[in-house]
Amino acid sequence: MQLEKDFFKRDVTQVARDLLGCKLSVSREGGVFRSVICETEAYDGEFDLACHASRGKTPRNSVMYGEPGVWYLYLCYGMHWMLNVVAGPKGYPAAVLLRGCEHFAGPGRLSKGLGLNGVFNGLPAKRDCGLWIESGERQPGEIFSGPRIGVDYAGPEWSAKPYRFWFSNA
DNA sequence: CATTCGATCGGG
DNA sequence: CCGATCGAATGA
Repeated sequence: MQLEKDFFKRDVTQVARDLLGCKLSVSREGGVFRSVICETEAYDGEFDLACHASRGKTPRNSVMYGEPGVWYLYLCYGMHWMLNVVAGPKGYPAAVLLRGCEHFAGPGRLSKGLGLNGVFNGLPAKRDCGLWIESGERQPGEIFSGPRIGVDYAGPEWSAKPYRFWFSNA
């Protein structure tokens, strides 16, 4: 089952949590490649100093202000594409970073492995666009949370927030 | 216009 | 620990 807009139109930390166990799906050469999402991070609004929207709306982060369920990709460190999905109601800038899937460890490896780049930025996470997310099963009691990675610049309060979620399948 | 600095990764 | 690598953001 493809996840619909209402799934993403909720509190971003809840969305980040519920994405664990879901399947990131890419259509390629007539077939579909699926990978279970096992690590995510939430970026929650303009007051979140780790969020790109913390300094207001800019050309880069504008898709975060739009409809939920839309891909937000940007280039980081000049070489890695970060794959995010917009969450929360329209007008509220929030997104979930997909940090890891069963086949790929790390957000940069994930995008590279799937051949993703900026052309997906702003496209809806729908099957028609070739990149979407399907619901999946999850084992109860296997979810963990902790601080986000690489956001020390956000200051002690916001870098310490337990906005990173992962689960153990093994 | 110049400079800084990343939501990273791999190599030494 | 450090370098790669480049566009966005900031400040002069």
